[in-house]
Amino acid sequence: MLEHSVQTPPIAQQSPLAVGDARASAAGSVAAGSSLAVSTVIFALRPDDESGLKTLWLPLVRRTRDPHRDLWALPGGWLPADEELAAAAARTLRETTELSPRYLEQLYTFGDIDRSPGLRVVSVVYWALVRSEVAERASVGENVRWFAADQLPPLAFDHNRIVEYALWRLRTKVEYARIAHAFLGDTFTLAQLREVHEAVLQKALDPANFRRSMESSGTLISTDQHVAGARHRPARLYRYDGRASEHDPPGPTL
Amino acid sequence: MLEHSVQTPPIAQQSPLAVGDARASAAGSVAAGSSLAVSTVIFALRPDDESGLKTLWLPLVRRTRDPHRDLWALPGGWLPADEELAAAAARTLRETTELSPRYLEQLYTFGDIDRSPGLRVVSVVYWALVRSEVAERASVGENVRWFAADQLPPLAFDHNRIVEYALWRLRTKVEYARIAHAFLGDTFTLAQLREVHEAVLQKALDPANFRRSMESSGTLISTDQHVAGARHRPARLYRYDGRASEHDPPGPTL
DNA sequence: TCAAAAGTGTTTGTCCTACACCCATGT
DNA sequence: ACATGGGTGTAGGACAAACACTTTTGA
Repeated sequence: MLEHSVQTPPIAQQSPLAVGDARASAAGSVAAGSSLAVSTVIFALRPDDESGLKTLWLPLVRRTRDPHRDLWALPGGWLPADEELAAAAARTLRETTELSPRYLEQLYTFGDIDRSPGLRVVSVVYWALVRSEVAERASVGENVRWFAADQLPPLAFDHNRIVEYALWRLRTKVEYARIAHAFLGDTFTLAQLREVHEAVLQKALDPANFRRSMESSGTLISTDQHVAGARHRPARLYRYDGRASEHDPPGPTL
Repeated sequence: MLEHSVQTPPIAQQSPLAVGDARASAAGSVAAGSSLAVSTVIFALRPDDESGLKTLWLPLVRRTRDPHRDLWALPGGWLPADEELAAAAARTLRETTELSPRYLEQLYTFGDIDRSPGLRVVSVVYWALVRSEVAERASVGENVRWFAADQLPPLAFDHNRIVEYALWRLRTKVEYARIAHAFLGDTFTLAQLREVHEAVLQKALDPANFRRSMESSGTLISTDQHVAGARHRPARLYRYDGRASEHDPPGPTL
């Protein structure tokens, strides 16, 4: 960590996570002096404090040094030379939330010259989905806090814009790709899956049509189990079919 | 910032543009030792030598040094600290083809640890569309050559994989976004536009349905001009409506 | 007047939406 | 019994594919 005191801080925060390999001596960069960071937009579903309806939340970390000291920022840090991009994203996610990503995909690379005062920083940004229940009891310290995704305060750097783009990506992708299950446990009812879609898309869905849509997608495996206890007909439990493609094929994406 | 003045000067790329992913002698970077490059997959439409049908072509540059000396690679180079990502992509495109991109979009960032022997290189890759006619008389030197996109030789680094992904992206995006006009001049007939779609998608399209599809997209402006000279009814010329969104909204994308 | 492509009309099938309705359970 | 959500059936509209047909030109 000491080495860092000599240079401009990473795009996000350092504290526990940040740098993995701080051997950055006084060396110069091979390229032309741009620093490479990896940040992650982490989505979870949590009931709103008042309405009780589930909404999107994400964890942010407080910056402890300039620039943008005390502002909230996306979790992230410099890219260690010996770590894959997605691995770095998963690691900062874990270090921030003590969770593992159920879905992780590269979002975009932000590299505007003036996005970070002073030093040119290029950030490869990932977005991730984590399980709701687990996220509720996730660590929340002085420097880590969960925020409602559509009620964010002004963030450090261009992070507001990044979150907005990630939100758009999540919402459009939920409509055609089978990723909603990442918010849920291994088994779930169609009503739970529908609740996820409704929360993400912010609109009500017809249960009957939603069922058919999911059934015809070929990504759900019906189990024999049912959920009893409610004062109505028990709902069947389903499991996600990992073999089915998540629809994006011949490319990266994870 | 002081630390930066001590840095090794940019290596960028030498000669014309040789380097696809370039490399360097010195070591160590500000972050943790990763070098940042920008490469571009440039698509143009050219008639196949034999069939005469239009197909996708792209320009590659020959590497003049190790690793992968003499292999063909995507145009690109190190990212200068004072240049925007998209600007760097447009510049290497211009330096390679003497053309301006009619469409330019970030594709993906490739950063596998072992994608370049020896040095960790992270490449932000863009894809671009350029006009067909112009592309035909584009510069072709000893170290720059155009290849049919689906008949590429083994390329340097992971560039075969990158091109494959860019091809997939182009093909899927042509189906829902209005980008095909980027291959054409300012005005064009529906038959020409359809020819572009057919070349990209590699399948015949019904002229009647294609017409309706385009007309209802709201991105075409009908002119009063017609193309005479052919031995059949003259076709109306259309112009692309720049005001119409290209469908991708709230995010980067250009 | 004929070939060929521009451009229009129409049918057919598919998918999505809306909504009526039955099923199974806890209270 | 009955309220509640699980689950099924079905009619109607939007849209796309397929293809017949008319229009306009050059030769």
